[in-house]
Amino acid sequence: MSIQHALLVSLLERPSTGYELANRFDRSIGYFWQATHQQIYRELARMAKKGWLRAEDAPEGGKRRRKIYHVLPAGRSALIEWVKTPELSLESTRGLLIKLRAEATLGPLGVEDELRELIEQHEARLHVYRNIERRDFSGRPLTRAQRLQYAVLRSGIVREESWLHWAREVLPLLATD
Amino acid sequence: MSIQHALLVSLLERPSTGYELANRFDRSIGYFWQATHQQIYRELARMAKKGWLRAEDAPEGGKRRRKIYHVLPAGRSALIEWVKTPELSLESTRGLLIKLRAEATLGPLGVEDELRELIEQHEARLHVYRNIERRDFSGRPLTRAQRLQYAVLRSGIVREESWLHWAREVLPLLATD
DNA sequence: CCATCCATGTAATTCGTTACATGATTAT
DNA sequence: ATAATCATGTAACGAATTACATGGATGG
Repeated sequence: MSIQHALLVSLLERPSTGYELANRFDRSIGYFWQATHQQIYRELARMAKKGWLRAEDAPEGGKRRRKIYHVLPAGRSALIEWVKTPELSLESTRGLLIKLRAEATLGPLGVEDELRELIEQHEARLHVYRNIERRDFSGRPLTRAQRLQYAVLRSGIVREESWLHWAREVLPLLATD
Repeated sequence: MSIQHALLVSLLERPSTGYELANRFDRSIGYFWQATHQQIYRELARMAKKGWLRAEDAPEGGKRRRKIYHVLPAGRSALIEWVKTPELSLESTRGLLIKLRAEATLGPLGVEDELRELIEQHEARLHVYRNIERRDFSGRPLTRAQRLQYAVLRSGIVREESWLHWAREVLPLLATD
């Protein structure tokens, strides 16, 4: 569902055609999420149907058909409501980044609390990994096979650690004062 | 398609029932990939149909129906072929981890080259991010909105850096000598 | 004039998720 | 007894991927 919210944020920043969104999918969101043009056209059509967007048919002098999508108040409200609703699964990082982006354009909406709780969950997962590391891969020489298995676990540890590092940097930016 | 390969690796390590695979999905693969039991049963059935797996009907004394899946030579070959075929998209990290796991059980299969090329691609992407950082977010005080936008970019930078750090640690483990 | 880019879409297939359903075994 | 766990599946739906298709505008 949150591809729609990603598109709403992009369109709030700048009304665009589907094609433009497909190419950049916003310079920021594209850093961690790419969507195909079919996905984007589908979701734009759905949001237009729901009354979240207005499609301005703008052949601007020329005859090339292009629709510039603008966010309507209903879309804006839907986005704000979504940002305010915490998602607390470990897989909600993508959504969180979109929420940050939304806070950048819409002002403080309470993402701080969600981030705080996500940090706790990632810490817990890191601890689980660390325990497996201690139990299975420390204190004795490892075979080639074991070193490779360890490398897979390491990828999880490194991912969690760097995410936590990032999240703790971001937290003070969200402080509402 | 590579959920099948993930299952093949798990089953090579230990023949199991679908239920068992669904719960652990291998202690290692589950760190970065979770699959539902429906997905797993579906893929197991498909692979059995293709002749990659043999389903040993083993009610082991009791009457509870359970199928223990074993990898057949055709499945093993298919896995080896997949591991040997480089995927060079930036989104192929999941697959790469499964390939590492496969190398752990099957011996050197040339994943080193694939990793080397992936490192180059991630380095290139990191450079792109670094350039945006320099151009848009350095050398002047930032507004709250800009700091949040920067945080989103930072998440990409941190992710790439930590991945590269991990990958460079893994590379020597794959050296075939 | 021809290639590339801009721009939008339909259709088919596959994949992932959720709900529903069944039944045996084990632990309390 | 009965609740939890083991174990396997079907069905429906929605999402994502890929292929196919069209046509105007722009640049060389």
